[in-house]
Amino acid sequence: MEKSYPFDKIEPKWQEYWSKKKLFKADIKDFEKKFYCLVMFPYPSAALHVGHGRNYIIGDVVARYKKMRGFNVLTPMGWDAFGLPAENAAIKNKTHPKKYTLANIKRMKEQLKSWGVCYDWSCEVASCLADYYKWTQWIFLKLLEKGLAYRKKAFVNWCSSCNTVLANEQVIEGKCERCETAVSQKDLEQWFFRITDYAERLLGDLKSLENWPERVKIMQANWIGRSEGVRIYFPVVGSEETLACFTTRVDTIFGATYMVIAPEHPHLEELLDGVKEKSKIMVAVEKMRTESKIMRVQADAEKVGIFTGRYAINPVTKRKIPLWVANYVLMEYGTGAVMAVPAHDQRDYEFAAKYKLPIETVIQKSEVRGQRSEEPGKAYEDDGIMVNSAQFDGLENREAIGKITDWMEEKKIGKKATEYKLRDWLISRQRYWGAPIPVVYCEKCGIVAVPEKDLPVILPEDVKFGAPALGRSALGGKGESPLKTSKKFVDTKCPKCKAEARREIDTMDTFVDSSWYFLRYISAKLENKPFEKEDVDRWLPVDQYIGGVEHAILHLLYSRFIVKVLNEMGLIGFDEPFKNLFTQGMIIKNGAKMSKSKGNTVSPDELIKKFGADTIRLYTLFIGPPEKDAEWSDRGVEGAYRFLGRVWRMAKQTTDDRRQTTDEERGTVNDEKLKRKTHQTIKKVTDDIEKGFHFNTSISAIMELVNEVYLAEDKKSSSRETIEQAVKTVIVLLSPLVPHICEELWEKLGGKESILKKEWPSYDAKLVLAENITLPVQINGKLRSKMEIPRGLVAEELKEKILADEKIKSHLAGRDIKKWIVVPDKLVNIVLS
RNA sequence: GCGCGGGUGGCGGAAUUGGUAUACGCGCAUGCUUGAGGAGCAUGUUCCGAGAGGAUUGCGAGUUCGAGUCUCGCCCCGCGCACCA
Repeated sequence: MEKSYPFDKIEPKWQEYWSKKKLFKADIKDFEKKFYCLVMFPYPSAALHVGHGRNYIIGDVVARYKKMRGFNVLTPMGWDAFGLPAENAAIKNKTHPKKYTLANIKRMKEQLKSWGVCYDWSCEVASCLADYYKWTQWIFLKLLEKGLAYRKKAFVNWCSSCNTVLANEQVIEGKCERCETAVSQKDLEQWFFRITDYAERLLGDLKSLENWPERVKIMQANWIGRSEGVRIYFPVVGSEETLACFTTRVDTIFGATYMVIAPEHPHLEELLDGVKEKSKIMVAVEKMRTESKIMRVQADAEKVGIFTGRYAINPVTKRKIPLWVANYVLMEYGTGAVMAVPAHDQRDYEFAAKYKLPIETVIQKSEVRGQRSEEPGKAYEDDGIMVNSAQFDGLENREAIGKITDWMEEKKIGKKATEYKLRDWLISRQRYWGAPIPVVYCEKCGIVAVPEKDLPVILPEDVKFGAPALGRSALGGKGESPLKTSKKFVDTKCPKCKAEARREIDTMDTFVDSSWYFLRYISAKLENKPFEKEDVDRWLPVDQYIGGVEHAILHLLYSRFIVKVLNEMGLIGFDEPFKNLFTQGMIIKNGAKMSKSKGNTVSPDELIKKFGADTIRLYTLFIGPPEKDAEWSDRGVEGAYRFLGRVWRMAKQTTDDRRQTTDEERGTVNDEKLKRKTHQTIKKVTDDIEKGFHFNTSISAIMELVNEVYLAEDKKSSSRETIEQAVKTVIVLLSPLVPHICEELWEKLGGKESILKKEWPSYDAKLVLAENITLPVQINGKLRSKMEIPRGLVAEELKEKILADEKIKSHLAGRDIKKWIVVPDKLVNIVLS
């Protein structure tokens, strides 16, 4: 294809210019009009595709736009460089993860540059480098100091393929988020962060995040999953034990006909003491415990249970109710024990039906008193009137909740309680490529934190690592970290007593690395501290955070947590990291998310060679609303290219023809029209960017203006000055979106310095309004005529004019007018009787 | 199952508080230009109809002078959560 403009010459030229002139270097000390523009830092994988580009392009446009609005913009970039994929790739390619990662970083940097995406590289960070992870370890120590990092033995999610434990957040439908292997349960000693202590604040403060997408806030709220209810104590017959269970439906307590506990319940074994069949029961329980999560966690999974031989007492009916163990009860939520109300809970109903347990109705549909309210085969879960519930009979069940709660509290058989779905954050990983947990185990002193002065705990290089996923596990999948193979690393001295000791061999979840990087950017090169408090307090919260929705829960929740912890310790002065969040949609190709494994990626390198970076940028921004997913189309790219060619030719025409408009011509032109369009476009583009990054509609508005300029040129309907003004406006408005071509044209039109230094144009509000409007005239709601009338005509004049219209006259045909509906400057509707 | 988005031409998608539905782009068609191709330019392009005109925003009803937009019922698609007691 013939080039319609020399993008291959101008793009490298301006990329050099921006970097030489350090136009994106921010002055950290100048915070008067600061703007912290942050894109989620990437994982340095093999190569970027155009799907990744959307994120960086949007970030770059925002940074450029804010710069033109006079802000001191900080736009940093870094690398989320630890993690499993690098380790797996390194094993596969027989190289070291560090080498692999650094090579990828180098390559991705070049790609970003070729996109015309600019950053302040002076604050670059990479989480796998010791000068960064030193401070990740420091944050761990701070949490340890505060009791927010702790070690416990627990049933944890285990991925046998990745050979590591996973956080709850990394288990999707019972499968490993990464490799989709079914996750099993393993009883292991692990490190946790006490994020549950912050559940209430993490939930409550969502309200203050006004400029976060609603759906992200909802996702976080659901994840935290707060529910209010009552904790009820059930005595166990023939045992000292009292079993507590949590319910949100105390109103159904009189219908609790049996009780179920989780197979993992810590008191289960003691409860079974004295039960004849104990050993037989324990075999079944053991089976339930090791059952993979995927089998247990699905709503349609077969409910399996076993009777314990024990009975509990329903504290309100005083009746003996059988105690069962069942796979559908989760130890992680509530107390791990549930009062079962088969009449009003579908799960309990299914279980009761299967094992022939009694079902007792205690709530009935209000309007059909005395009738059985449940559908056959279904529990009645809706609201209604209380029955079979002693003194609470006849009450609305909603009302009864409060009354029963108060009554139980008074009688000390229950207590108000709030439960959360959120669980503590498991941060140990049995993998090599991560930040070592800075802890030492000493025979005498127990768990000892590595003193701050000894940080960083350097990740050793003489380690044998392998992934069982690739069939070459160095450790046979026993769940131990590869760091164990480095004797030099493991053997150490206890920092307290100097005796022989061994180091913690697990590394930290990479989400710990990414939960604070936005602080490090501010003080990237600082050696004695993770960040300068004074500076981060001035620059944060981040003014605009941009990234994919896939991080709606994990990364964003963890970052909020870490910031709240640091804030509470007085280390920073703010308690939310990101004031404004924008989540862009994915780029789809052939109906699927672009990914190397699916083989549907589109490489930017070739496209840039063929059409130039500006074309890719323009198309990426024009493809659709940025928050929605969009299908990539190669045809669309050509369209974007064609438009830029049109802009190029339009500007060239202007530079070629710089003569003054003659007086004679002046008499025949109507400058107002193009002037109006120019000002309307400025308003539209500005509003679109400000109110939600609607670049797609901004671009179409600019296209309209370009079409208008061509028309004006053709018909000679505008003066040279007005046309030149319109052309300049197009270039300025387009410059954040397609910076290379705009810089070049700006220079050609006489711009003395970078267009980035040009102020964003303002519009004349009067000119935004059209002088004449096409007024639709309806009769009885049907469009009958369109009339060209001056804007703002008073009602009487307007009616007169309309009645004089031939078309309207014929439609009226002398009939009576009942009513005039005049919407100023919009339309007129004549209602006939 | 629960929650959140959506459903508008052949396609991606526009439409302030209810006020000309289909902007802008892609594709397609015709013409000009060119040795041809490509590129460019011009015109047209929701559907039916030669035309006048009529129909049209997933389906059905309602409110209104007027509904893509509001209300009710239903259908379909995408996403998130999901045995959370």
